[in-house]
Amino acid sequence: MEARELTVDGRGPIYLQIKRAITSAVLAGQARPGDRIPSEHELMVRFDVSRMTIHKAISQLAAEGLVVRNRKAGTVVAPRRPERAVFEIWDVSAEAAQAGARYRFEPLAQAQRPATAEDALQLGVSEGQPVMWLVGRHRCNGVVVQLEERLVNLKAAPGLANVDASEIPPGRWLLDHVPWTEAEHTIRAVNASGQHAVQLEIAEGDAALVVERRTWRGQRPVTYVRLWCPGVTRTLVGRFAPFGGPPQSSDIEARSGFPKC
Amino acid sequence: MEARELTVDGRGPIYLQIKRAITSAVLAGQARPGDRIPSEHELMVRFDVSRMTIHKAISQLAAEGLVVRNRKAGTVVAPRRPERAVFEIWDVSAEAAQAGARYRFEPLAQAQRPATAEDALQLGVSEGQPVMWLVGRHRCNGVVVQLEERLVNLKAAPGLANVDASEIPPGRWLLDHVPWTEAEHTIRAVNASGQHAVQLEIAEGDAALVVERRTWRGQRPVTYVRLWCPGVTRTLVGRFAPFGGPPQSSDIEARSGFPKC
DNA sequence: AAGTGGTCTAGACCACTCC
DNA sequence: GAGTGGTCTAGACCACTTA
Repeated sequence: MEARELTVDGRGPIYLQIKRAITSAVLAGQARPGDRIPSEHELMVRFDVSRMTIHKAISQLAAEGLVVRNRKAGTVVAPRRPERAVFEIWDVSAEAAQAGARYRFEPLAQAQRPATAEDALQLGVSEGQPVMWLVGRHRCNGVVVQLEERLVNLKAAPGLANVDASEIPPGRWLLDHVPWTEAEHTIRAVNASGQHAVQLEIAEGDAALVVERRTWRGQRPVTYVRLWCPGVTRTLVGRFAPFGGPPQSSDIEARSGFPKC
Repeated sequence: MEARELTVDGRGPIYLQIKRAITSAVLAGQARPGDRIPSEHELMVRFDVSRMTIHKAISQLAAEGLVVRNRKAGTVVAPRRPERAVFEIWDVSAEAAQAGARYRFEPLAQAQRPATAEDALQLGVSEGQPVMWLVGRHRCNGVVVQLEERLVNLKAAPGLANVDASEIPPGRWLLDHVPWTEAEHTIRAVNASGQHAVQLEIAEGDAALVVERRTWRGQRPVTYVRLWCPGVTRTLVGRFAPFGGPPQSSDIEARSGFPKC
């Protein structure tokens, strides 16, 4: 790509104009992955701005993944990312509120106990540590949209023992009171069986999405939660551009389907 | 938060030290959502650096979502994001290659035709436009890990008509030859039935994840693809921090389970 | 009106890396 | 050694928002 091929539109800050000019040249196919972008000096002369301004534009493009920068070798268009899908699964009560749906959290079971061997494995604490175990259902317009099975490390969230789950869903309380620093998720499709099918109010064997989430605060496990979503009533949608960071909430036009919303 | 409470560690560029100092203060709970961060002027005095350096640190934190900046009101800690799960589903051949698994793409059917009413609806083109329809299977170590049903707008990807699908998977070819500017995805759990169960080599009724992906280049639809993943053999895993942009590939420790990998 | 952040300049020195 | 990007300075002017 030659510096003289780039044109700016005069709208907004000059560094954003330069970012746009380079981005559109790449997306139009004028520069393919591996092609060189003009050096900061060339762009500085081309647009008659200071080097700091050029640097700001190009280093932001590098942070967004459109280009790769190397000393001496210069800046090149980044290799195309593998085609990918990104999904976000949000707090269901927040989604419902945004969709204007009637929402209710229904506590089903709760117990405070020393961690069993299975608890310890799932949550990542030592056996015998105090944990809270909770099961609840999220309903939206009367229909079950999510079943939640949760273990909480009471050492990391001592205040939870005094919270009334029928008033504040435990997920909401944790979010407000215990900042997490790391999370791990897995998602899979399963055939709902036995009690899970009953609690989800679907037929035995019906497909369900299961999301497992573990969160930590520093080294300390905070919570382990298994979220069951009936396959038929819940669809996750994401819409986004290939460059420019994570999907913003504004990019996500319809995050999930709710019954009769 | 007071500027004097912040300390830097002397390692690396000063703007990164300042970013770290503020980030760890927030994650340690010393500043809660809505709390004010010292102004650029205060930080400039505190660390004895120029305002540009402070600005770089804080504006990057704002871009990452840790803080929110407002003129006059100053910079405050951002409201906690809803607890969320982010998943990325990557090109399956790239995943397999990285996992060191034996990978094969198996074309099952292919046709070039004018778009039917259903094609037109799914792909977003007018009825009668030339499209390519493809079905294929991705195998990893002999096991079906993904079934792919794809429609391609030949107006957007004319070269595809001459590609041998048994040599290059069409998804791979598109990625290399047609840059996309926008994508939309949906994910859901279904019970596999009839031909889909047969092609996935699973039992009728078994749960499967279905990912639908539409991509555009500008206003023009490029491809519509439905990816079927057997629920039992594929699990998606993501691990990441609440701040700092999208999950990087390095954050994702095990992106999916492959048989015998 | 005053405080704050947003942008920009015209330099500077340094580190890395290819030739 | 020369080219490149990474960082940093000490100013400046402007735009926006709240008090």
